[in-house]
Amino acid sequence: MDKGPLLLENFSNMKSQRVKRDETFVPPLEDEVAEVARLLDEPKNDHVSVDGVLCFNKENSGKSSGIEGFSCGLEFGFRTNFGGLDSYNAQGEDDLKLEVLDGLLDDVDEVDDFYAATDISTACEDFLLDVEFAEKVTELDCVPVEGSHLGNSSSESHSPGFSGSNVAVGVSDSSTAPESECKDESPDKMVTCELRSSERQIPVDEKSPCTNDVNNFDELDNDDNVLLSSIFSKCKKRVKGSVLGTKVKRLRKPTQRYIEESSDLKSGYLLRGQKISTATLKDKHQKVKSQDESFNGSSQGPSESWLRGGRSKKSSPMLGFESNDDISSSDTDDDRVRKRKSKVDVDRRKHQRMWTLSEVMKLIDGISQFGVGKWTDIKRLLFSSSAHRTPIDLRDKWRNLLRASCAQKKTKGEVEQKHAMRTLPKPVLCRIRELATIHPYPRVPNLKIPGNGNVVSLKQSTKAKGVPLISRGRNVRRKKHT
DNA sequence: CTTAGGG
DNA sequence: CCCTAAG
Repeated sequence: MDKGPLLLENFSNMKSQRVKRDETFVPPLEDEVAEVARLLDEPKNDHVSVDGVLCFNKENSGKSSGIEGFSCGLEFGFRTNFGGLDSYNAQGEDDLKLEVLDGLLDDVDEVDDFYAATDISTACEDFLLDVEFAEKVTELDCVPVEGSHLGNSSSESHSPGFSGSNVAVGVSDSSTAPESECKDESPDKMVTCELRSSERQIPVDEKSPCTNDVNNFDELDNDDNVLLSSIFSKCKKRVKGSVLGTKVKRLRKPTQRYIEESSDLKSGYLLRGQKISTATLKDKHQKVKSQDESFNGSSQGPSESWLRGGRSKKSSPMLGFESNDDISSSDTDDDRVRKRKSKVDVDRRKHQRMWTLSEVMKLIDGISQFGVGKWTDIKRLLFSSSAHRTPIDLRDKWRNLLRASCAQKKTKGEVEQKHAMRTLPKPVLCRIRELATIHPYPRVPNLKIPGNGNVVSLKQSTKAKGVPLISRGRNVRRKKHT
């Protein structure tokens, strides 16, 4: 019996969440609220629908309490809606479902539109499933004694509108769920809500009343507008489907996202602790790396990551660039996961994270410390905190840096180089060049010195340049013992 | 396993 | 970034 309130809470959360998300798309909400309020105050507007609803309730269920329940549901719907509009976490229940929490967290963490969108859809899915379940419960509650339940809970609840009754709540909420999916406008929303509440009130017998109601309503509603009817038909379909689903005893599917996130979170938290100990005790970075990555994957959210067995990366061509000059700082920046440019480069650069300046600095520092080629060492010491960035990545990045610096020096293909150099401040670039001269990366693109046409001599010159630097303290171990 | 090199 | 070959 306590399922009702729980569901209610979940629903309300869901709902507020949804509303909040919608907010991002449709900023002005106050008007909507006012609209809703007006609608509630003045029966004129929704007169038709309400009448129809009431009539149906009386006719089919023959219970006077139906009206009460209906009004309750209506009020509840409004309140929830308002609450959601006001502030989406104002209600702040403790016993949120994990997925709800996840959703919220995701919402906070990732302000990305795309992600939000996908999340919304998934949330809708979840919600629908929830609705199905709720409906089942509602039925059970409805069958025995409708009135008593309604009166009871509504009276005992501290805030009448909010905590409502089991039945009314389930009904109203379930009705509000698909409605917002169909449409966003409040008045229509409310109307639909009412209608569907009535629907759900009736169903002692499942299918026939539903369709009946719908059809009848359509007739009644014909003066309103086409849109509403279409919406309603959609909802009708949905209701039918869900009811059928309930009949088939379709339990609440875990939902892929749910599974992924929960598992990711679990593993993430477990692994975080593990990782620390492992990292300190053991230097075998391979394991640590994978764990780290999986952990980051959790914060990242759904989609890829652990799909790839060994190396799981994030996709995030990040536009913003960090101007952090601190070299030794362990990069907290790259822990941030960004998703953008949803579909276009997902195909190829599925997992890609822009190199931040601090990362580049660290890389350069590491190279100057350990020398070129000691990618694993650099990774271990300077990039141990960053899950991604395998030694290979470091090497690649260095290669790119070299190329960039070379390009810049050549002053050729100016647009490109500008684009490449845009992220590299002068000092960094100087350093890159310095390092580049110290230890020419294998198969250096020979662009080093523009005036020099001879590749070999170029290399020699760079080497020659490097020697004095070594004496200055630069580490060129690789060359020595290679 | 690590690195180099190419895609 | 990813994959592969070579030490």
